[in-house]
Amino acid sequence: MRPTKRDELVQKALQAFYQNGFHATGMDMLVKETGISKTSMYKHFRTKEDLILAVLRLRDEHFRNWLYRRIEELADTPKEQMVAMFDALEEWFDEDGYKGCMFIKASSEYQDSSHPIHKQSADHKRMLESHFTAIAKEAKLSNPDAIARQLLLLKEGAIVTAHLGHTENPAQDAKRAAITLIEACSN
Amino acid sequence: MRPTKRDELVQKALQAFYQNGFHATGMDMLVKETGISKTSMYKHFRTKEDLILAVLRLRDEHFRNWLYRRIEELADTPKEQMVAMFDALEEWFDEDGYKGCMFIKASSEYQDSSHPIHKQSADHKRMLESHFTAIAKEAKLSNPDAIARQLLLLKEGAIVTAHLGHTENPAQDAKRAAITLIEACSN
DNA sequence: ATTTATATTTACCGATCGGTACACTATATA
DNA sequence: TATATAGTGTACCGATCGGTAAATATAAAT
Repeated sequence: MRPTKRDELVQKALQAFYQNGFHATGMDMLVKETGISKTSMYKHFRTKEDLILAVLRLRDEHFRNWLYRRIEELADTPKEQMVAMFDALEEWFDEDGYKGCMFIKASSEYQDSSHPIHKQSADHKRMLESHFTAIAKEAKLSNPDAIARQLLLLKEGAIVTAHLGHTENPAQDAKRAAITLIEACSN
Repeated sequence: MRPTKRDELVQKALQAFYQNGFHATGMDMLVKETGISKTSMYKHFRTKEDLILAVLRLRDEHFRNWLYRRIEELADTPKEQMVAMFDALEEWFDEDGYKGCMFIKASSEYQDSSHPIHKQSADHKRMLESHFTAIAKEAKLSNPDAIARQLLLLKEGAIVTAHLGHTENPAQDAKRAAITLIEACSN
C-alpha cells in the first residue's frame, strides 16, 4: 500500500494539533493547512475525535521508534542507555517548534480518564514504562520496575519543564538525577 | 473590601476551567455555572484571556500557600520538608476531581512562550523553584540550586503521571527518588 | 435625596464550531 | 467499457464561540 491522502492528512493534522492544540485547531483550519477537502476528511474519519486518535497512534509510533533507536545509537550497555535517554530528550527539546509532549497535551484537553483520547495517551506512557523496565532488567539493576518508573518521572518532568521554559537545561538536570538514582541501585 | 461578585466569578471560573479545560469552557457555560450574567463578567474582565489570567493568579496564590504550609505541618527540618513535599502531593492526587496541574494545562493550551497565559504559568513554576532552592540552602545541601531543580522535575513528573493514571503511586515513587537524591548531596 | 458603582435581563452580533448534502471528476482495475 | 474507489468544490446545517447594546434594578456612600 502506497502513501494515501489519508496518511498525508494524519501527518499534517499531527503538525497542526501539535503546534496549536486540539480544541484550538478546527476542521476548517485543517482544510486550509492540508489542502484536503472537508468531505474527504470525513470519508476517512467519522469524527474529529477519530482523527485525533489516528494522529495519536502515528505520534506514538514515531516517537517510540525515534527514542528507542536514538538511545541505542547513543550508548551500548543497558545502563548507559538509560542515561542516554536524557541526551536524546535534550536533542528533542532543542528542536525548532518543540511544544512539549503530545500525549500530556491530549490528556490536558481531554481530562476525563474514561475518554478514549485520555486512555490512548496513558497507553503510550505504559508502553514506555514496560520498555524501560526491560532495559533496567537487562542492566541487572535491583528493583528494575522502581528505577524505570523513577527515571520516567524525571523524563515527564523534564518534558513539561522544557516547554514551560523556566529553567535553563532540564534535560541535563534530569540526566544528573538519573545518574545518581541508577548509581544507587547498582551493585 | 469584602468578597465581591468578581471574586466569586474568579473562584467559580477556576473550578470550571480546571475541570473542563480553557478552550472547552465557553463564557456561556460560565454564565450557567456561576449564575453571573455575561454582561457583569465583561464589566470585570475585558476578555476571556483576562479572566483566565485572574484565575491563574488566584490558583497560584492558593496552591503555593497550601503547599508551603502543608510541608511545614508535615516536617520540621528543611531536609525533611523537601521529602514531605511528596507526601503533600500524594494528598492532592488523592483528592476527588484531581485533574493535574492548572499551569501545565494552561501552557498546553496556550503554547506560545510569548503568550501572557504561558508566561504567567512559567512564573508560577519559577516561584516554586526559588522557594525550594531556599529550603535546600537552609538544609545545607551541596549545590542547593541543582537539588531543588531535580526535586521539582520529580514533582512535575509525578503530577502529570498521577493525571495520566498509568502507574499506581507516582507520589511515592517520586518520594523514594527524592530521598536518594537528597542523600547523595548531604555530607 | 442623589449620585455612583454593581448588578441584572434580553436580545443580538459576526465568526467559527463540528459535521453533512449534493453534484461532480479523476483514476485504476476487472 | 463498465464499475468501483477516492477525491473534489460549494454550499449549507444548527449550535456555539467571544463579545456587545440598551435599558433597568439595587444598594451603599456622599
